[in-house]
Amino acid sequence: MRISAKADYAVRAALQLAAAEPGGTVKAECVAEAQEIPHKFLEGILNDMRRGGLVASQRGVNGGYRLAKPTEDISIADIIRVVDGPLVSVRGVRPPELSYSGPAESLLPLWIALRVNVRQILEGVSLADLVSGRLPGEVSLLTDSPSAWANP
Amino acid sequence: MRISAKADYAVRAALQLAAAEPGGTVKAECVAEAQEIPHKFLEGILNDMRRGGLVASQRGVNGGYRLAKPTEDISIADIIRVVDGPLVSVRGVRPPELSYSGPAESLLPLWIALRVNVRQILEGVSLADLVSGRLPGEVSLLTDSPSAWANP
DNA sequence: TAGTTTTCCTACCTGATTGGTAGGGATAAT
DNA sequence: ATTATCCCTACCAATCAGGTAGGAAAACTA
Repeated sequence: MRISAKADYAVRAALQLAAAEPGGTVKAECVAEAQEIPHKFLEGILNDMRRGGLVASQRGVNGGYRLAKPTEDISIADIIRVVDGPLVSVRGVRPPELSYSGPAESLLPLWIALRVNVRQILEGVSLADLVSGRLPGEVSLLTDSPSAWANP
Repeated sequence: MRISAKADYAVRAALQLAAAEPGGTVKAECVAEAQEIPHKFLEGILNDMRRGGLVASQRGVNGGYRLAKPTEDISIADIIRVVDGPLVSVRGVRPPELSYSGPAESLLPLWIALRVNVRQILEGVSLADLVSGRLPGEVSLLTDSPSAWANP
């Protein structure tokens, strides 16, 4: 269960746009510098996000990127799906397409439950939540225990 | 967020062992056949699980594999960690080792929350739960809604 | 002791994915 | 016309995923 560099970069770039003045545009180069992301690599990611309808772009001298929707209307799940495809997969296929037999039969509901859980977090948190630093209650509850921060 | 073939196979193999007569051993070949897993590939996985202390093996004529612990004491998280390493990582590193700056600062708590959530599911379900077909209440609750089974 | 059956170990392989880089074309403003 | 920016295509090296092959080591059986 790994979050790819692409997804991580995409979210950080989106946050950088979200934090900028509303209405204004930000150059890819600036985002790259602010978040220490390789510039050309980031360009590709921003392009994916544009095709996915998350950001809008402007070419030319005072060009750059801006979010295509209000920050509250873009969830982290939206971003990850746009750059990396389905949130959760097993052997590359999405849980509902799986089929198990014998003692493994109830493995399917387990993967489904896992996916629901991941969705709840990633769909439930918006760019607005992150830039404000206030995660939704049920999410920030999860980070309370010290064990949440410990490696096993 | 993908579950690898290795992890999927490992859990299914463990379930097959869990479903066998307690005390008896099962040959890799039988597990492979029952779950349609490539035999030699499975051998490697069972070996990982042996080194990880999850299964025990016996060579020779009536040899095979059996679980090294009671089925209630082996969680799905245990299995995945043994074959694939850390449950959740971002760009290959575990969340607590990350550091973000500027508007991305509260991204870290988000990944932490995500990891806690994944842990709750995968550490909270044992082989015993799966072979009995009864998932813990809080897990099976998640699979109730029809939307849980729908692709986005 | 010889033979059989199983696990165990090492090495290898192919294709896809990840995380980039390079160079230049299209477009918008000055 | 120039400049600044996005946009597009192609390429690349390293790693990983998923799997195969062959045989050595151990345990039992006759």
